[in-house]
Amino acid sequence: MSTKLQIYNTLTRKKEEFEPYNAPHVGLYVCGPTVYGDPHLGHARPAITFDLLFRYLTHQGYKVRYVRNVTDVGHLENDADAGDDKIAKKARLEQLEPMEVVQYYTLRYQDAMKELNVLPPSIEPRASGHIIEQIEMVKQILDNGFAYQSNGSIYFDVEKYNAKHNYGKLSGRNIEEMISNTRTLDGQNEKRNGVDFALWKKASPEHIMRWPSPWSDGFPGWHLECSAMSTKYLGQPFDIHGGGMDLMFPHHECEIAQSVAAHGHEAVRYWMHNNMITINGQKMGKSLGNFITLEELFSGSHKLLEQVYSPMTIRFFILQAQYRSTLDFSNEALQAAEKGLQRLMAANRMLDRIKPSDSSTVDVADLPSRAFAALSDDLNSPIAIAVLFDWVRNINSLAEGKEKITQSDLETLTKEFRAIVFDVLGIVDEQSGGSKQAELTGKLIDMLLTMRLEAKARKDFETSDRIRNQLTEMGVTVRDRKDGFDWEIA
RNA sequence: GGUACCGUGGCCGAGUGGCUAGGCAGCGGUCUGCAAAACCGCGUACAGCGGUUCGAAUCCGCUCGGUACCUCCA
Repeated sequence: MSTKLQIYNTLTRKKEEFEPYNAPHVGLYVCGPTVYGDPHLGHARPAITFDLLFRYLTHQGYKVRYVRNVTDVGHLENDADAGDDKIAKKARLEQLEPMEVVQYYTLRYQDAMKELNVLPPSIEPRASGHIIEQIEMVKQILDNGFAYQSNGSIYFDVEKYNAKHNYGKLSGRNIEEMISNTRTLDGQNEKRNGVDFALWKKASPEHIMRWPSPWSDGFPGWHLECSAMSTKYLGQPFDIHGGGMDLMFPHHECEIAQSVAAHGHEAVRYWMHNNMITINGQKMGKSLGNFITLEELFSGSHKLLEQVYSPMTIRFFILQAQYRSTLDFSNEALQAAEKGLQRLMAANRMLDRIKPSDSSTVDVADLPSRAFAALSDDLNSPIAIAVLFDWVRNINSLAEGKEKITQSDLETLTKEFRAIVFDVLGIVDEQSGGSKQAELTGKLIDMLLTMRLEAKARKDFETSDRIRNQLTEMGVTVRDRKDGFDWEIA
């Protein structure tokens, strides 16, 4: 499967063939969470999108270094706050150390990602652990004349930068217009211009998250961490920078400007942006009352949710849309995804029941060739899944003997099907636990159902129904089959 | 207001000039002691109007509707 990967590059607004800068190595940087609250639905989309990319590239034989940061300092709430950052604010509110809050939510995030079967990145650096690197970068930008000091804080001089370079090229913004629009409004704060952004902020006296720097005790501006850490771990330039579309402006725009101002050239070769998630057609937001955390989803505890949705249902649902499309969450859509996933998993188990023949009536090469062709086209996972469902039908026909397959083709099919479903799409069969307990439970259920089968054989339907009914009460769905039985823990 | 993007069958969601995905729901059938499940089969839809073309969901224009970003956001 050596179809070349095509990536939609936000910078050029078109699909481009992906050529690593230093093959077979690939550098991938993705904006991670700001750890000041519980992980929510919005965090799941980029995590899963770029997990798919990571898995796909790895599967294709690339050596990928995947860096996904944790933002644990310096997220300015807004200009009015001038010096308060989100994390410090929350910390005072709850009477906790900032790092305690950060630790708590970082673990919450990582746990949720694990549930979604998102692989841990190669490096998960924290902004707070890279203050020195960020200070160094501020110095470089100052030395190159693209920043100025104001009352202990350092700001990036967007107007000056834009005179030589193009600020706004990523998001398609006309910065001259923005400058003329904002200039009149300003004058009340330290910035020369409203569009300037902070590289270093002086901490106000009550501000508890602070580090010494040549300019003041303070903290780095938000955009700086990604520039500093991507450079540190991936070098310059590096291949792919990903994140949510909402980060395109100003965050990623600022990253580009910082790189050029500090190093004289851009750092990123391909920019990828996943689209947003909507809920019942509306953007998810705290003020709209439709803000759903991942835990609420997994436990079904949010008032908009009719039932529990398992992590794999969420993952599968997200993969059923292409990452650049908006994706609308609704009970109906999630339930459809849940059913579809169950069918896919059932087919996977069915693979083990297929009896080989001496010839094949199906072309097993079709599955990987079409599925990987889809994925190589800017990660078109919905098409890849459609191909899988074509093969679900084939697998069922094979299991019923309507189609035939040789032993060697069957092995290929099983291997390819599972590679795509489990390794690349990152699906997990939630039925097949894995723990000793789950294994034992499975064996016990098998035993009971075997006894039921024996009861049925001697037409002792009272016993057979009793076993089935009691299992049903315990939440085990029993299905009779021609060749025995099948069950599922609901 | 500026800048992008989108509008596909009951729902979700691919498809970017002819070959008309896929899932869920629905309908029909098979299987079955009963039940459930499962499995098989079935759907010519592309906001509206106009244009280009032999031919458009796909290109162009207009109209209507929606979303996102422009402030922290994934």
